[in-house]
Amino acid sequence: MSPEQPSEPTGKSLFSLQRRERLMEELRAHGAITVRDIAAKLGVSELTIRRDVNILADEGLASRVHGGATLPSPLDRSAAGRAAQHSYSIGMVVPSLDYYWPQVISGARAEAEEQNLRILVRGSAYDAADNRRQVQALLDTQNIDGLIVAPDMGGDHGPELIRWLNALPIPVVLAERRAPAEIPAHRLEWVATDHAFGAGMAVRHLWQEGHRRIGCLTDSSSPTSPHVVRGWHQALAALKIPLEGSVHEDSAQQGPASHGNGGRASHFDHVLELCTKTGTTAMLVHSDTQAVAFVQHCVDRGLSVPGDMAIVGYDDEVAYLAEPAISAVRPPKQYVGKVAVQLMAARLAEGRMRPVHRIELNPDLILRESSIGAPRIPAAGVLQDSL
Amino acid sequence: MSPEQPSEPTGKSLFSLQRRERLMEELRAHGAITVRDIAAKLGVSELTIRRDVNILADEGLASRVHGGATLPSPLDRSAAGRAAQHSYSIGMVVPSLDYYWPQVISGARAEAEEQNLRILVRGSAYDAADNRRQVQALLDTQNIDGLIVAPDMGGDHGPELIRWLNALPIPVVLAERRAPAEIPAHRLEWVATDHAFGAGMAVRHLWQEGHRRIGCLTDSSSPTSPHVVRGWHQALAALKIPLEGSVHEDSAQQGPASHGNGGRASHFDHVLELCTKTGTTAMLVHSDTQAVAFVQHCVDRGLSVPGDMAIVGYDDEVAYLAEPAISAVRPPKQYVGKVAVQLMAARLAEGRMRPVHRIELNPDLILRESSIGAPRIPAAGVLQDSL
DNA sequence: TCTAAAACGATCGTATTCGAACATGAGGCA
DNA sequence: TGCCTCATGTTCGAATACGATCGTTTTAGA
Repeated sequence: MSPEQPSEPTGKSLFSLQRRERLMEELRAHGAITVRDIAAKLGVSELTIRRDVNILADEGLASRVHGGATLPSPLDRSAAGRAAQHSYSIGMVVPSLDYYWPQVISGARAEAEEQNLRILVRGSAYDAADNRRQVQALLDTQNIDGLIVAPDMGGDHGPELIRWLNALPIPVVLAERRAPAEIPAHRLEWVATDHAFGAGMAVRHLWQEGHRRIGCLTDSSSPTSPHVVRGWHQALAALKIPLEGSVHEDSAQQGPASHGNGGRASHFDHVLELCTKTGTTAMLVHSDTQAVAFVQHCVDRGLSVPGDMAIVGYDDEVAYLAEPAISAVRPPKQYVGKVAVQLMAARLAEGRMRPVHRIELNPDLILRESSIGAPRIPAAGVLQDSL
Repeated sequence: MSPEQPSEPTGKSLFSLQRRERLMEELRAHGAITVRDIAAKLGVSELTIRRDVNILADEGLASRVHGGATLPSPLDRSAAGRAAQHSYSIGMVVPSLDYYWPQVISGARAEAEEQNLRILVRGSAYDAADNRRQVQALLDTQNIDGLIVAPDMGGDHGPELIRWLNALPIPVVLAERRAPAEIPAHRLEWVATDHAFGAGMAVRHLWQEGHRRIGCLTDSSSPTSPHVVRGWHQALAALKIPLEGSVHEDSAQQGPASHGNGGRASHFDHVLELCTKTGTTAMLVHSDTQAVAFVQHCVDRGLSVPGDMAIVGYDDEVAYLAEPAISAVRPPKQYVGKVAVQLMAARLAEGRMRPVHRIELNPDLILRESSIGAPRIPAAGVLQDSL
């Protein structure tokens, strides 16, 4: 990648530290150097280079060989006991400090401790401009070696923000976000929960419980929502449930502020009406907070859960608090943080030779009362492979 | 990923340490080496290789045999009292032992050594039934704690095989394969190269070089091919190149056996004709073997490469051998094996609580002569973010 | 079992590289 | 200014890497 610097023997002499830095550069670029070439290229004596090589070898940064040096090799038996890795600082910018993200941060911190890294967390708004401000602040004031961030991808500034992150001089790992394929963000790595898979798992579970009409209630103001809907669609298709006639409602379109709780109640009534009309007996509800409210609403309206309406919540923050307790898809939040830090640590250790990793983690389905034990159709091995 | 070309007898001489590393690489890839072959490949005397083999054998990294060396075998009684028994054994079933997969195996073996695991490799045919036979053989005769496999996903038996793998009592990691979303293989993990991304990278590069009509020549008999085509489609869409009028030919449909080389030549002529008709000045050619043949064909027909026809190969096994040398997308084969073993090791260590990981690795684009320096349109910063 | 071919390794020779000892020169500090 | 320290260069004997030769050992095939 680095366009070969035309050798500069005439240039002013480098300090020894710069020279060694230069050696490491050549090493990383070519895997090996010869004393003779480097001495000629830098315009110093071979002995000097040899001394440098010795120093680098002592620090474990290179392996000495007759005639030059190579990148440290496991075959180098003079390998000094490792450790003494100098520690890095990682910045982390997340869109919320009290919902969802605390567990991600906790997982990241645990792994960071293991890897002997320092993590600096900053909260941000769900907004590209503020994301950028917060990242910039970290870059300016702290000495960050890497960045873990969950940026806002929507709006006009989303793509621009992605490009900007991709062009940062330090490695960047997205958490719970993916760069869209049409933006060639070839340096960005990410770790994200496969929400579509989670939604599909929920739908298949409901199918196994005997439900043949499975609706979906989402909140499009959340970045997770589109993936849940996609998974719901895919699962319906795989189970051959026609999309038309399947209830799909979005509570964010109801104008959250304007109606207050009254608005929500009337929306829920609207949803229940649609369910009755279409024969829908089970719902996947995004954000378990909303699922709790929906279960409450069903009970208030005299519907039995899961008898008349089976419910699975997407996300598992408060689902267990409802009465009855709600089955829920639980994203592996701790692991999202943990794997993000692992990615970053590996990237910092291995440098550019390491290929870009993009990781999806599958969520778990936690079964509770709201979805089991009230089958419409005996589910006797109809779909043995579904779950 | 070794920066050296797979084999380049003409290359500058390696240091002894690098040579030994090469030996280990070949050993891990093929299980055994002969002194003669390696000496020829590296351009040193056989005696030197023997000395290297002795050193490796002394360190317990290889077993000496008459004529060459093998991976350390328990039958080798010269083994100095090895400590640290292998904690787990991992079976690995790959569809080829001489194309593409040796490097994957090499990466896997290297990581396994690090993690103190044992790997048992079996070759298989590109065929679901044989995949299953080989896996079954491993399960029956060896004591396998985990399985890394690259199954054939096509045909009638593909889905069935996936379900069967998903239901195995040991953890399974797919290499270079993904289970389709409609099969709920909720336990399968995988690591695969994002070939679509690689193809997109190639197309963007050609666009940056000034080409405005970019065709695609694939071989649908390879499991990689659909992903390459998908990436080509996506990139065309992102660059607003209309799909109709873009050359897309498949060499597998030509009946490989029936025509022989004559058939291939006439197919290439057909492709070139289409290119002329559509104004296509650049081609992405899947399998670099085919790319080499195609370049040769272009030169034979009096076309200058890259002057009249720019070419990027997909895959980088032999691309550097062509004249002119071919730019190629290089999948991170070593890392595919390495990461597969990492996944397996983590799974075996952490058990079921660990969420299912699904990892994509991005390939590299290696620029050589066949695609650079002959722009049709000055590419003055038209697309600053494209690559 | 025997035999020819191949592989092996001990020994030596040569080209190259290494590093200890000493020399030089550029700053830093009293 | 003089002295000290550190980085670097020069010289030269020692060490190393590698190849050639050739007698010995192993292997494969009849």
